[in-house]
Amino acid sequence: MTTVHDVARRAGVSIATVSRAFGHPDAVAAATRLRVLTAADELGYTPNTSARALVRGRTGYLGLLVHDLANPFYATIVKAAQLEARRRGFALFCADYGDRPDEEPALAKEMARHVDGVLLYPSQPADDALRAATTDLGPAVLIDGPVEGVPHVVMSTAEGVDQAVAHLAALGHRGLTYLDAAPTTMFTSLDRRRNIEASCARAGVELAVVGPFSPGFESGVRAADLVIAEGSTAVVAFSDQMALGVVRRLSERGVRVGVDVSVVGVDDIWIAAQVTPALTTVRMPCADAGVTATRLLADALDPTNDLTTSRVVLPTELIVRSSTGPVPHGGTR
Amino acid sequence: MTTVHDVARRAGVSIATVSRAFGHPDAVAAATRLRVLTAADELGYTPNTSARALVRGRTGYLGLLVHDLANPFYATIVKAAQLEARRRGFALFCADYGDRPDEEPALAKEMARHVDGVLLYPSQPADDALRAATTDLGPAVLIDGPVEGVPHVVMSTAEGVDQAVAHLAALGHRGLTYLDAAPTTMFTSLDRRRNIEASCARAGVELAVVGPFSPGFESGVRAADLVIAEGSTAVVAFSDQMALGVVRRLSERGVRVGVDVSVVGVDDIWIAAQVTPALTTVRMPCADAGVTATRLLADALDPTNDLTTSRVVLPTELIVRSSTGPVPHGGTR
DNA sequence: CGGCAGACTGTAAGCGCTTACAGTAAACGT
DNA sequence: ACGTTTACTGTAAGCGCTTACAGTCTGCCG
Repeated sequence: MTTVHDVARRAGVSIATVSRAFGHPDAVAAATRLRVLTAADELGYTPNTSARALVRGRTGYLGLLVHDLANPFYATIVKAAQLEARRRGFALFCADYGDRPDEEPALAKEMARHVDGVLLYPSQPADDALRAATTDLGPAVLIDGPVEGVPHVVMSTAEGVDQAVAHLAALGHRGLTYLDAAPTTMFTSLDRRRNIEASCARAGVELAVVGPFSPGFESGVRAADLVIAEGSTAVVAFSDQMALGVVRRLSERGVRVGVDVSVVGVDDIWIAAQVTPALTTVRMPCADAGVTATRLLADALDPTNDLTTSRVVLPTELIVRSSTGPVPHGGTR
Repeated sequence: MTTVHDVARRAGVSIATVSRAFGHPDAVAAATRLRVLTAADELGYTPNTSARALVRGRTGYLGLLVHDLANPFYATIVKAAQLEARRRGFALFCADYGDRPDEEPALAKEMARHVDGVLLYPSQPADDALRAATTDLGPAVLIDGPVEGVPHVVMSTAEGVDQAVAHLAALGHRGLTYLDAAPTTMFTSLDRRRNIEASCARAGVELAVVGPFSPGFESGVRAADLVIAEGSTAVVAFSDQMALGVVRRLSERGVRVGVDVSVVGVDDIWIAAQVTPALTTVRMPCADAGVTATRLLADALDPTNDLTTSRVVLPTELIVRSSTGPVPHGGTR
């Protein structure tokens, strides 16, 4: 391993100059800088990150902790965050707590030891416990965890859900069935349910809630039969995966999706646009959330600007495709 | 920030003892250890990772560089690698080079600066350039990059593809059309094509190759019409996404998938099992690859065991579902 | 009872880097 | 000509930690 000393010797300067040539290039004369950089290049020198971090008190690392790295929803956040972090001169640690949400605080704390700041997609609703947990985490930004006093970015399903309900109402649907997810696995389901209740009330649409389900495809398959039994003309599912399950089962049972029954999902996952009929869904700005959260964190870490704790709400949007259509004649709900 | 000094003072010991209480717990008397640990706990002390890394010469970090973090194929690798890394006491950096494969070497090198070892899913075929690039990366393990002299784990499509061809042959298909991907975007396509050629030759199945395509859904849609025009009875696609596109278009044009035409994909992505008809596909052991690669790297980093450069080949497997069936009467190919 | 092994603990020297401070030399103004 | 600014470079003091080495103390053997 080559060090500043090696480079200094070869370039005929002191180690301070070598350090400066890398850290504050215009604090050293152009000729000297060139000499140092050449020497460094020839020696294959690169500053030791640990040493630099030690003296600077900043690692240049960010951490990102989500529920499930393999889930496209989170993966999209991760990808975006990673890119934005790099753009801002940070490297990004990634981890997920998977099916062990109870380990989330410990994992977050462990992660916080290594980094300048943490991006956290919390497993639990935005309650006091979360607020408490984030305080001894150092700089942190929450995604979809609207905790007062902690900077956060939330993807607001309110708009999208409202648009969905309005869309269905405009198509003549007088009622809809909402397929709920269990708040234990998906804490955002609480908000979403409240959103849909409000939207339905506003639009004068009768709401039936079934569930809670786990947010997967199989749940949708199962729910479809309940929907048929209820005689619903419209379904809004917690996730696209559920919606896809509904579509699949409905089709199997001879119900024409988009004609006899309208189905709306949430997330706009890749396949939603590809199936037949293409799924009407609420698009979640995952990439935007990843970028924004990273930006917030980087800004909070930048000593030059001391802003108050910030809060960004990213709106969602309904993407209308073929799985929704006018209410059929004689439909009751 | 609390340091060893703070803890030492509070526990009434020297900083060396504090350090030992954390680093080599049984090198200090039980009573002392307890005193130190209690003091540390009360002070909320946790060893500074940069300082530790500096003196130890090891960061305890691993890096993982893939093509696209948001792609479920890579995301699965990432998730598995991340878990395994944690299990072995490492934290994992994640990054992708996305649509800029030319930046891969630079990114890898940058990443290597921060970590003890790098896991790399290369963008380019396993050629001399890659071998050269990996040499000045420090410890590295390649995934799907079978470079001699560098430890690597490859997911061998050979078995799966061979099983697929044998499966189709057993169903009476005398020929098949292979939907190829462009090697520029997917370097594994070279191998896969060679595999399928060999398998077809072995099984006495006539092979027609069309393409190259980009490996997405739309390509499959486009390819489907070519397949119909050729009068093929069987199709093997480079990826599930392509296969799904084929299925979609075939169905649209009234061709019954699994009856008139059999379709096989590769990857076994989540949706493959859910569509109708469920897709017969070659399952890729992504999670296993992630775990194995991490294990290889961790082992290579462990000074206690000095093994030679290792190579692990993970077999693939055909998952038969409903998109493949007996050749229809009167089929020519 | 002296001496020595064994079990702990403390002292101090760095790991490679950054940066405050001091020093030197050239350039400038008067 | 001289002080003073300006531009650069060097010296040295750590950042917080680990660890070789040296010390201290106890227990035990001869």
